[in-house]
Amino acid sequence: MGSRYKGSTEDIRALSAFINLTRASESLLAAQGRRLAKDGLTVSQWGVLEALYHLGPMSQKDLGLKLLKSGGNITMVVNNLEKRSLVTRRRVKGDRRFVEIRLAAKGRRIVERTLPEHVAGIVRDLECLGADDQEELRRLCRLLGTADTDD
Amino acid sequence: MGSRYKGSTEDIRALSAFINLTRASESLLAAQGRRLAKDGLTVSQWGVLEALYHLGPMSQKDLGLKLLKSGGNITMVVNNLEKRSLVTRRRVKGDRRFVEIRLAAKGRRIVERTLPEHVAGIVRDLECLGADDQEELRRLCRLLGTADTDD
DNA sequence: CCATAATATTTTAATGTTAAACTGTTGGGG
DNA sequence: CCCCAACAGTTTAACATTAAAATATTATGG
Repeated sequence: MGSRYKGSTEDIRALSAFINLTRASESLLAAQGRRLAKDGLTVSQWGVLEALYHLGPMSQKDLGLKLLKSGGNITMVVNNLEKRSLVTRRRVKGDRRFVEIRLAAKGRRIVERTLPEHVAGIVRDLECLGADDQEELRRLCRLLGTADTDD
Repeated sequence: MGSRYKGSTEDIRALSAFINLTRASESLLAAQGRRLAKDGLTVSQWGVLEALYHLGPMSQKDLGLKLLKSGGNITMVVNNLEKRSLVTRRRVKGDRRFVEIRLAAKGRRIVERTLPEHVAGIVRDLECLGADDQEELRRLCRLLGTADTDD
């Protein structure tokens, strides 16, 4: 909603919060994307690699739940990672409907090499807020998220 | 960044704020997308229609600046709106490099018919925060946005 | 045991998104 | 006046994203 909407005070308040929230999110994601691009990765690819690194091998279904993405999307992102030998696919023995995705050695090396700098980038981007404001921002955003709000 | 990252307190604080911010934004945008889909529109298409409605005709360049999107992207979104006769394209007389995009009658009718319900949807989504928290959220997000933070 | 519902993944069609290359158009300096 | 920087827009290639249809596998009720 643009800045010129004529509505009640309540409308303006909610729309302003909405606009600034989405802009801030896009701004931070764009910055992360620029940093990841230097390592030849997209934000989505990084999300998959990082989930596998911290949580271990899992099915595409679980990746979709973790990253809040559709099944078809996970198939596509994993395809691109698999082409570059960053992850491996394997049909699960017990239940052949599932595919287990696992970090390949090359993928693990990339995560371990680049994780510190990507964390540092996010810390830097949020530095313009003090510690208290960061925690306040987290509190407010958690109230908005319907999905499991992670940590 | 996932929930299991082991880092300093500062790292955890920034990563938690980042994750919850992007999740909240995705959640709100997804909700708006579902409402818009009932009118056969996407979030991007709505952004263009709404900008033209509130600010009047403008070039694709200006649309891109307003919506923070690339030129190629604006070309695509405007193409899809033009196909459905919701906007019109016209080369500017004085400087033929520019294309002026204008709301067509059909596009204007859609905006006027659906704007109230889409505003109401956002107000409803943000209702779980009180007025003070909405303004606090806006304040914090404005500190993060590098771009012009609109209203 | 078997038909069928449920589940996980893949595919398809449509849209969005960017960067980079390309096409016109304009304006300015030599 | 003309060449060329700069600029607006389009195109292309690659990736992302979803819903919906299609495939393959498993679980379940009769």
